[in-house]
Amino acid sequence: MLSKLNDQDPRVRRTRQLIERSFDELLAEKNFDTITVQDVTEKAQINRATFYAHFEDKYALLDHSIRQKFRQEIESRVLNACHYTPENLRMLILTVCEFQVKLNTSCAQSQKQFSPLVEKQIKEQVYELLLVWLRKMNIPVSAEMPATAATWAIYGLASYWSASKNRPALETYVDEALPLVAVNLNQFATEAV
Amino acid sequence: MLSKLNDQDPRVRRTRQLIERSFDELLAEKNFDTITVQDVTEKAQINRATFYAHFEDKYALLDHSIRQKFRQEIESRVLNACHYTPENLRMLILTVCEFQVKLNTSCAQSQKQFSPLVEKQIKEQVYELLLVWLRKMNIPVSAEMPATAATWAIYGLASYWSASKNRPALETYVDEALPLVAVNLNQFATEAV
DNA sequence: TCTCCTATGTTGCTTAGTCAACAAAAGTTT
DNA sequence: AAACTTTTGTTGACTAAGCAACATAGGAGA
Repeated sequence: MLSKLNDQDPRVRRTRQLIERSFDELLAEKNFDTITVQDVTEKAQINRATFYAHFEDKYALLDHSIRQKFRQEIESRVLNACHYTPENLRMLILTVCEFQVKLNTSCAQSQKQFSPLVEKQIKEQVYELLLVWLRKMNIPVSAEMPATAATWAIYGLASYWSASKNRPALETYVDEALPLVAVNLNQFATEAV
Repeated sequence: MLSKLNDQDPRVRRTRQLIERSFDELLAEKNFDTITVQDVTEKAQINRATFYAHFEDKYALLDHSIRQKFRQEIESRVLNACHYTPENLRMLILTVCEFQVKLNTSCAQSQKQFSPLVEKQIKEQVYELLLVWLRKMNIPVSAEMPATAATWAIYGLASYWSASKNRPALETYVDEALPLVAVNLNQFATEAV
Protein backbone atom coordinates (compact mmCIF):
# COMPACT_ATOMS: atom_id res chain seq x y z
CA MET A 1 0.00 0.00 0.00
CA LEU A 2 2.57 2.55 1.14
CA SER A 3 0.14 5.19 2.40
CA LYS A 4 2.86 7.47 3.82
CA LEU A 5 3.32 6.75 7.48
CA ASN A 6 4.25 9.53 9.86
CA ASP A 7 8.01 9.45 10.43
CA GLN A 8 7.60 11.09 13.81
CA ASP A 9 5.26 8.46 15.20
CA PRO A 10 7.23 6.35 17.70
CA ARG A 11 5.50 3.21 16.46
CA VAL A 12 6.69 3.89 12.94
CA ARG A 13 10.25 4.54 14.05
CA ARG A 14 10.25 1.36 16.07
CA THR A 15 9.01 -0.94 13.35
CA ARG A 16 11.39 0.60 10.83
CA GLN A 17 14.25 -0.04 13.19
CA LEU A 18 13.11 -3.62 13.68
CA ILE A 19 12.92 -4.16 9.94
CA GLU A 20 16.27 -2.53 9.26
CA ARG A 21 18.02 -4.41 12.02
CA SER A 22 16.64 -7.76 10.96
CA PHE A 23 17.55 -7.08 7.37
CA ASP A 24 21.12 -6.22 8.30
CA GLU A 25 21.45 -9.39 10.30
CA LEU A 26 20.04 -11.47 7.48
CA LEU A 27 22.36 -9.83 4.98
CA ALA A 28 25.31 -10.81 7.12
CA GLU A 29 24.03 -14.40 7.13
CA LYS A 30 23.00 -14.97 3.57
CA ASN A 31 22.73 -13.69 0.05
CA PHE A 32 20.24 -10.97 -0.75
CA ASP A 33 18.15 -12.93 -3.19
CA THR A 34 17.72 -15.83 -0.82
CA ILE A 35 16.23 -13.44 1.73
CA THR A 36 12.43 -13.35 1.67
CA VAL A 37 10.10 -10.73 3.05
CA GLN A 38 8.90 -13.41 5.44
CA ASP A 39 12.42 -13.94 6.74
CA VAL A 40 12.64 -10.27 7.55
CA THR A 41 9.26 -10.02 9.24
CA GLU A 42 9.76 -13.21 11.22
CA LYS A 43 13.12 -12.05 12.51
CA ALA A 44 11.70 -8.63 13.27
CA GLN A 45 8.66 -10.19 14.88
CA ILE A 46 6.29 -7.97 13.01
CA ASN A 47 3.38 -8.79 10.77
CA ARG A 48 4.04 -9.24 7.09
CA ALA A 49 1.31 -6.77 6.23
CA THR A 50 3.12 -4.20 8.34
CA PHE A 51 6.21 -4.63 6.23
CA TYR A 52 4.28 -3.68 3.13
CA ALA A 53 3.02 -0.56 4.86
CA HIS A 54 6.64 0.54 5.10
CA PHE A 55 8.32 -0.77 1.98
CA GLU A 56 7.10 -1.68 -1.46
CA ASP A 57 9.15 -4.86 -1.48
CA LYS A 58 12.53 -6.17 -0.44
CA TYR A 59 14.27 -4.19 -3.16
CA ALA A 60 12.92 -0.97 -1.73
CA LEU A 61 14.21 -2.09 1.63
CA LEU A 62 17.66 -2.73 0.20
CA ASP A 63 17.58 0.67 -1.43
CA HIS A 64 16.61 2.32 1.81
CA SER A 65 19.19 0.35 3.74
CA ILE A 66 22.07 1.43 1.55
CA ARG A 67 20.92 5.04 1.59
CA GLN A 68 20.67 4.89 5.36
CA LYS A 69 24.13 3.46 5.83
CA PHE A 70 25.85 5.98 3.65
CA ARG A 71 23.96 8.78 5.31
CA GLN A 72 25.20 7.56 8.67
CA GLU A 73 28.78 7.66 7.43
CA ILE A 74 28.26 11.25 6.33
CA GLU A 75 26.62 12.22 9.57
CA SER A 76 29.15 10.50 11.78
CA ARG A 77 31.75 12.79 10.24
CA VAL A 78 29.44 15.81 10.60
CA LEU A 79 29.88 16.55 6.92
CA ASN A 80 26.18 17.29 6.65
CA ALA A 81 26.48 20.17 9.11
CA CYS A 82 29.50 22.03 7.82
CA HIS A 83 30.53 24.06 4.79
CA TYR A 84 33.00 23.76 1.96
CA THR A 85 36.66 23.62 2.75
CA PRO A 86 39.31 21.58 0.99
CA GLU A 87 39.67 19.55 4.18
CA ASN A 88 35.98 18.72 4.29
CA LEU A 89 36.05 17.77 0.64
CA ARG A 90 38.99 15.53 1.37
CA MET A 91 37.01 13.91 4.13
CA LEU A 92 34.09 13.39 1.78
CA ILE A 93 36.22 11.65 -0.83
CA LEU A 94 37.72 9.51 1.89
CA THR A 95 34.25 8.60 3.15
CA VAL A 96 33.14 7.45 -0.28
CA CYS A 97 36.26 5.34 -0.70
CA GLU A 98 35.90 3.70 2.66
CA PHE A 99 32.24 3.03 2.10
CA GLN A 100 32.98 1.15 -1.08
CA VAL A 101 35.42 -1.26 0.47
CA LYS A 102 33.31 -1.58 3.58
CA LEU A 103 30.39 -2.85 1.51
CA ASN A 104 32.62 -5.27 -0.32
CA THR A 105 33.87 -6.80 2.89
CA SER A 106 31.01 -6.55 5.39
CA CYS A 107 28.25 -8.26 3.45
CA ALA A 108 28.65 -11.59 1.74
CA GLN A 109 29.65 -12.09 -1.88
CA SER A 110 26.32 -10.72 -3.03
CA GLN A 111 27.47 -7.17 -3.48
CA LYS A 112 28.13 -7.14 -7.18
CA GLN A 113 24.45 -7.47 -8.01
CA PHE A 114 23.41 -4.29 -6.27
CA SER A 115 26.40 -2.11 -7.00
CA PRO A 116 24.29 0.03 -9.35
CA LEU A 117 21.99 0.69 -6.40
CA VAL A 118 24.95 1.73 -4.30
CA GLU A 119 26.22 4.00 -7.02
CA LYS A 120 22.85 5.70 -7.32
CA GLN A 121 22.49 6.27 -3.60
CA ILE A 122 26.00 7.52 -3.04
CA LYS A 123 25.89 9.90 -5.96
CA GLU A 124 22.53 11.29 -4.94
CA GLN A 125 23.75 12.09 -1.50
CA VAL A 126 27.13 13.41 -2.48
CA TYR A 127 25.39 15.65 -4.99
CA GLU A 128 22.94 16.97 -2.43
CA LEU A 129 25.74 17.62 0.02
CA LEU A 130 27.83 19.48 -2.51
CA LEU A 131 24.82 21.56 -3.52
CA VAL A 132 24.37 22.64 0.08
CA TRP A 133 28.03 23.51 0.38
CA LEU A 134 28.04 25.51 -2.83
CA ARG A 135 24.88 27.38 -1.97
CA LYS A 136 26.33 28.42 1.36
CA MET A 137 28.98 30.35 -0.56
CA ASN A 138 26.31 32.35 -2.41
CA ILE A 139 28.09 32.09 -5.73
CA PRO A 140 27.03 34.05 -8.80
CA VAL A 141 26.54 31.01 -11.10
CA SER A 142 24.29 27.99 -10.72
CA ALA A 143 25.60 25.28 -8.41
CA GLU A 144 24.23 22.29 -10.30
CA MET A 145 26.98 21.82 -12.85
CA PRO A 146 29.99 22.08 -10.57
CA ALA A 147 28.20 19.81 -8.09
CA THR A 148 27.50 17.27 -10.81
CA ALA A 149 31.05 17.27 -12.10
CA ALA A 150 32.50 16.92 -8.65
CA THR A 151 30.05 14.17 -7.70
CA TRP A 152 30.88 12.02 -10.67
CA ALA A 153 34.56 12.63 -10.24
CA ILE A 154 34.45 11.63 -6.61
CA TYR A 155 32.47 8.51 -7.26
CA GLY A 156 34.59 7.53 -10.22
CA LEU A 157 37.83 8.00 -8.34
CA ALA A 158 36.53 6.10 -5.37
CA SER A 159 35.37 3.09 -7.33
CA TYR A 160 38.59 3.12 -9.35
CA TRP A 161 40.51 2.96 -6.11
CA SER A 162 38.35 0.34 -4.46
CA ALA A 163 38.55 -1.86 -7.56
CA SER A 164 42.33 -1.62 -7.94
CA LYS A 165 44.28 -4.83 -7.58
CA ASN A 166 46.96 -3.34 -5.34
CA ARG A 167 45.21 -0.49 -3.69
CA PRO A 168 47.55 2.37 -2.75
CA ALA A 169 47.25 3.67 0.80
CA LEU A 170 43.98 5.53 1.11
CA GLU A 171 45.48 8.70 2.53
CA THR A 172 47.98 9.18 -0.27
CA TYR A 173 45.39 8.30 -2.90
CA VAL A 174 42.99 10.88 -1.54
CA ASP A 175 45.78 13.46 -1.51
CA GLU A 176 46.15 12.89 -5.22
CA ALA A 177 42.43 12.84 -5.86
CA LEU A 178 41.60 15.99 -3.95
CA PRO A 179 42.99 18.58 -6.39
CA LEU A 180 41.27 16.83 -9.31
CA VAL A 181 37.94 17.33 -7.62
CA ALA A 182 38.60 20.59 -5.88
CA VAL A 183 39.34 22.32 -9.15
CA ASN A 184 35.59 22.43 -9.74
CA LEU A 185 34.87 24.05 -6.42
CA ASN A 186 37.91 26.05 -5.34
CA GLN A 187 37.11 28.88 -7.67
CA PHE A 188 34.19 29.76 -5.40
CA ALA A 189 35.97 29.12 -2.17
CA THR A 190 37.15 32.69 -1.76
CA GLU A 191 33.65 33.70 -0.76
CA ALA A 192 33.46 30.91 1.82
CA VAL A 193 34.12 31.49 5.51
CA MET B 1 -7.17 1.43 32.96
CA LEU B 2 -5.71 -2.08 32.73
CA SER B 3 -8.28 -3.56 30.36
CA LYS B 4 -6.49 -6.92 29.95
CA LEU B 5 -4.27 -6.83 26.94
CA ASN B 6 -3.68 -9.96 24.91
CA ASP B 7 -0.38 -11.53 25.96
CA GLN B 8 -0.01 -13.16 22.57
CA ASP B 9 -0.20 -9.94 20.59
CA PRO B 10 3.30 -9.07 19.34
CA ARG B 11 2.70 -5.41 20.09
CA VAL B 12 1.92 -6.21 23.69
CA ARG B 13 5.00 -8.39 24.10
CA ARG B 14 7.17 -5.71 22.57
CA THR B 15 5.99 -2.86 24.75
CA ARG B 16 6.24 -5.01 27.86
CA GLN B 17 9.80 -5.86 26.97
CA LEU B 18 10.57 -2.20 26.38
CA ILE B 19 9.10 -1.26 29.73
CA GLU B 20 10.84 -4.06 31.60
CA ARG B 21 14.18 -3.40 30.01
CA SER B 22 14.04 0.32 30.71
CA PHE B 23 12.99 -0.32 34.27
CA ASP B 24 15.89 -2.70 34.83
CA GLU B 25 18.33 -0.18 33.45
CA LEU B 26 16.90 2.56 35.61
CA LEU B 27 17.02 0.36 38.69
CA ALA B 28 20.71 -0.20 38.07
CA GLU B 29 21.21 3.55 37.87
CA LYS B 30 19.14 4.87 40.71
CA ASN B 31 16.92 4.19 43.66
CA PHE B 32 13.44 2.85 43.08
CA ASP B 33 11.57 5.75 44.61
CA THR B 34 13.43 8.32 42.56
CA ILE B 35 12.27 6.53 39.40
CA THR B 36 9.13 8.05 37.89
CA VAL B 37 6.73 6.53 35.41
CA GLN B 38 7.89 9.22 33.04
CA ASP B 39 11.48 8.08 33.36
CA VAL B 40 10.45 4.60 32.34
CA THR B 41 8.32 5.64 29.40
CA GLU B 42 10.88 8.10 28.12
CA LYS B 43 13.64 5.52 28.23
CA ALA B 44 11.36 2.94 26.63
CA GLN B 45 10.24 5.49 24.05
CA ILE B 46 6.61 4.67 24.55
CA ASN B 47 3.69 6.87 25.45
CA ARG B 48 2.92 7.35 29.10
CA ALA B 49 -0.69 6.35 28.52
CA THR B 50 0.54 3.06 27.13
CA PHE B 51 2.36 2.35 30.36
CA TYR B 52 -0.89 2.63 32.27
CA ALA B 53 -2.49 0.17 29.87
CA HIS B 54 0.05 -2.38 31.06
CA PHE B 55 0.66 -1.59 34.71
CA GLU B 56 -1.37 0.08 37.40
CA ASP B 57 1.63 2.09 38.58
CA LYS B 58 5.34 1.75 39.15
CA TYR B 59 4.77 -0.50 42.15
CA ALA B 60 2.90 -2.99 39.99
CA LEU B 61 5.81 -2.85 37.59
CA LEU B 62 8.25 -3.58 40.38
CA ASP B 63 6.07 -6.45 41.51
CA HIS B 64 5.94 -7.86 38.02
CA SER B 65 9.65 -7.36 37.52
CA ILE B 66 10.60 -9.32 40.62
CA ARG B 67 8.17 -12.09 39.77
CA GLN B 68 9.60 -12.24 36.27
CA LYS B 69 13.18 -12.43 37.43
CA PHE B 70 12.59 -15.22 39.89
CA ARG B 71 10.57 -17.14 37.33
CA GLN B 72 13.48 -16.88 34.94
CA GLU B 73 15.80 -18.35 37.56
CA ILE B 74 13.41 -21.26 38.00
CA GLU B 75 13.04 -21.79 34.29
CA SER B 76 16.72 -21.52 33.51
CA ARG B 77 17.20 -24.52 35.81
CA VAL B 78 14.22 -26.29 34.21
CA LEU B 79 12.74 -26.78 37.68
CA ASN B 80 9.32 -25.87 36.30
CA ALA B 81 9.37 -28.86 33.95
CA CYS B 82 10.49 -31.66 36.22
CA HIS B 83 9.21 -33.60 39.21
CA TYR B 84 10.15 -34.06 42.83
CA THR B 85 13.50 -35.56 43.65
CA PRO B 86 15.76 -34.62 46.55
CA GLU B 87 18.25 -33.29 43.99
CA ASN B 88 15.66 -31.02 42.41
CA LEU B 89 14.58 -29.81 45.82
CA ARG B 90 18.22 -29.09 46.59
CA MET B 91 18.44 -27.09 43.42
CA LEU B 92 15.33 -25.15 44.37
CA ILE B 93 16.69 -24.19 47.76
CA LEU B 94 19.92 -23.17 46.13
CA THR B 95 18.04 -21.04 43.62
CA VAL B 96 16.21 -19.17 46.34
CA CYS B 97 19.44 -18.53 48.25
CA GLU B 98 21.23 -17.25 45.19
CA PHE B 99 18.32 -15.06 44.22
CA GLN B 100 18.39 -13.33 47.56
CA VAL B 101 22.02 -12.34 47.40
CA LYS B 102 21.74 -11.50 43.73
CA LEU B 103 19.08 -8.91 44.49
CA ASN B 104 21.14 -7.46 47.29
CA THR B 105 24.14 -6.95 45.07
CA SER B 106 22.77 -6.26 41.59
CA CYS B 107 20.47 -3.36 42.35
CA ALA B 108 21.50 -0.34 44.36
CA GLN B 109 21.00 0.05 48.09
CA SER B 110 17.28 0.34 47.64
CA GLN B 111 16.49 -3.30 48.20
CA LYS B 112 15.47 -3.19 51.83
CA GLN B 113 12.31 -1.28 51.06
CA PHE B 114 10.85 -3.89 48.76
CA SER B 115 12.03 -7.02 50.47
CA PRO B 116 8.44 -7.84 51.54
CA LEU B 117 7.54 -7.79 47.84
CA VAL B 118 10.35 -10.16 47.09
CA GLU B 119 9.28 -12.46 49.87
CA LYS B 120 5.72 -12.55 48.58
CA GLN B 121 6.73 -13.32 45.00
CA ILE B 122 9.27 -15.97 45.87
CA LYS B 123 6.96 -17.77 48.24
CA GLU B 124 4.08 -17.73 45.80
CA GLN B 125 6.16 -19.31 43.10
CA VAL B 126 7.94 -21.81 45.30
CA TYR B 127 4.56 -22.84 46.63
CA GLU B 128 3.07 -23.30 43.18
CA LEU B 129 6.07 -25.30 42.09
CA LEU B 130 5.93 -27.60 45.09
CA LEU B 131 2.20 -28.11 44.56
CA VAL B 132 2.88 -29.27 41.02
CA TRP B 133 5.59 -31.60 42.20
CA LEU B 134 3.43 -33.08 44.93
CA ARG B 135 0.46 -33.56 42.66
CA LYS B 136 2.56 -35.44 40.16
CA MET B 137 3.09 -38.08 42.84
CA ASN B 138 -0.68 -38.57 43.23
CA ILE B 139 -0.50 -38.73 47.00
CA PRO B 140 -3.46 -39.75 49.15
CA VAL B 141 -3.51 -36.56 51.29
CA SER B 142 -3.89 -32.93 50.28
CA ALA B 143 -0.74 -31.28 48.97
CA GLU B 144 -1.39 -27.82 50.37
CA MET B 145 -0.02 -28.28 53.85
CA PRO B 146 3.25 -29.99 53.03
CA ALA B 147 3.79 -27.45 50.26
CA THR B 148 3.16 -24.59 52.65
CA ALA B 149 5.49 -25.93 55.29
CA ALA B 150 8.24 -26.57 52.80
CA THR B 151 7.81 -23.18 51.16
CA TRP B 152 8.15 -21.27 54.40
CA ALA B 153 11.04 -23.41 55.49
CA ILE B 154 12.89 -22.83 52.25
CA TYR B 155 12.33 -19.11 52.29
CA GLY B 156 13.22 -18.82 55.93
CA LEU B 157 16.42 -20.78 55.56
CA ALA B 158 17.40 -18.82 52.46
CA SER B 159 16.92 -15.43 54.04
CA TYR B 160 18.66 -16.56 57.19
CA TRP B 161 21.63 -17.57 55.10
CA SER B 162 21.67 -14.47 52.93
CA ALA B 163 21.49 -12.24 56.00
CA SER B 164 24.27 -14.00 57.91
CA LYS B 165 27.34 -11.95 58.69
CA ASN B 166 29.78 -14.63 57.66
CA ARG B 167 27.87 -16.67 55.16
CA PRO B 168 28.95 -20.32 55.05
CA ALA B 169 29.63 -21.75 51.61
CA LEU B 170 26.34 -22.09 49.80
CA GLU B 171 26.80 -25.74 48.85
CA THR B 172 27.46 -26.90 52.37
CA TYR B 173 24.66 -24.76 53.75
CA VAL B 174 22.18 -26.23 51.30
CA ASP B 175 23.37 -29.71 52.19
CA GLU B 176 22.37 -28.97 55.77
CA ALA B 177 19.11 -27.32 54.78
CA LEU B 178 17.91 -30.02 52.43
CA PRO B 179 16.94 -32.67 54.98
CA LEU B 180 15.07 -30.08 57.07
CA VAL B 181 12.87 -29.31 54.11
CA ALA B 182 12.76 -32.75 52.53
CA VAL B 183 11.26 -34.25 55.62
CA ASN B 184 7.96 -32.73 54.59
CA LEU B 185 8.07 -34.24 51.14
CA ASN B 186 10.12 -37.40 51.25
CA GLN B 187 7.32 -39.40 52.78
CA PHE B 188 5.53 -39.22 49.42
CA ALA B 189 8.58 -39.71 47.30
CA THR B 190 8.22 -43.47 47.09
CA GLU B 191 5.37 -43.04 44.64
CA ALA B 192 7.43 -40.70 42.50
CA VAL B 193 9.20 -41.81 39.32
C1' DT C 1 2.68 -30.97 -18.21
C1' DC C 2 0.34 -30.91 -13.93
C1' DT C 3 0.60 -30.60 -9.14
C1' DC C 4 2.35 -29.05 -4.84
C1' DC C 5 4.26 -25.68 -2.20
C1' DT C 6 6.03 -21.46 -0.82
C1' DA C 7 6.35 -16.43 -1.22
C1' DT C 8 3.90 -12.36 -2.60
C1' DG C 9 0.82 -8.52 -2.44
C1' DT C 10 -3.70 -6.89 -0.96
C1' DT C 11 -7.89 -6.34 1.84
C1' DG C 12 -11.41 -5.40 5.83
C1' DC C 13 -11.82 -5.68 10.42
C1' DT C 14 -9.87 -5.68 15.23
C1' DT C 15 -6.74 -4.18 18.76
C1' DA C 16 -2.83 -1.59 20.65
C1' DG C 17 -0.31 2.59 20.85
C1' DT C 18 -0.10 7.75 20.31
C1' DC C 19 -1.34 12.34 21.42
C1' DA C 20 -3.04 16.23 23.74
C1' DA C 21 -5.57 17.80 27.22
C1' DC C 22 -7.30 17.59 31.67
C1' DA C 23 -7.83 17.52 36.91
C1' DA C 24 -5.78 16.29 40.89
C1' DA C 25 -1.95 14.76 43.96
C1' DA C 26 2.61 15.42 45.64
C1' DG C 27 6.81 17.84 46.10
C1' DT C 28 9.57 22.42 46.01
C1' DT C 29 10.52 27.14 46.73
C1' DT C 30 9.91 31.30 48.69
C1' DA D 1 1.36 29.09 54.25
C1' DA D 2 0.98 30.22 49.44
C1' DA D 3 2.59 29.79 44.91
C1' DC D 4 5.15 26.89 41.99
C1' DT D 5 6.44 22.88 39.48
C1' DT D 6 6.36 18.17 38.56
C1' DT D 7 4.23 13.84 38.38
C1' DT D 8 0.19 11.24 38.19
C1' DG D 9 -3.86 8.97 36.40
C1' DT D 10 -7.60 9.26 32.97
C1' DT D 11 -10.06 10.39 28.82
C1' DG D 12 -11.52 10.37 23.68
C1' DA D 13 -10.23 10.82 19.09
C1' DC D 14 -6.88 9.20 15.82
C1' DT D 15 -3.27 6.21 13.62
C1' DA D 16 -0.41 2.10 13.17
C1' DA D 17 0.10 -2.76 13.76
C1' DG D 18 -1.90 -7.39 13.86
C1' DC D 19 -4.54 -11.03 11.79
C1' DA D 20 -6.81 -14.02 8.68
C1' DA D 21 -8.18 -14.75 4.33
C1' DC D 22 -7.69 -14.29 -0.34
C1' DA D 23 -5.90 -14.40 -5.22
C1' DT D 24 -1.77 -14.75 -7.58
C1' DA D 25 2.82 -15.90 -9.11
C1' DG D 26 6.96 -18.91 -9.30
C1' DG D 27 9.75 -22.85 -8.40
C1' DA D 28 10.53 -27.74 -7.53
C1' DG D 29 9.50 -32.18 -8.50
C1' DA D 30 6.80 -36.32 -10.00
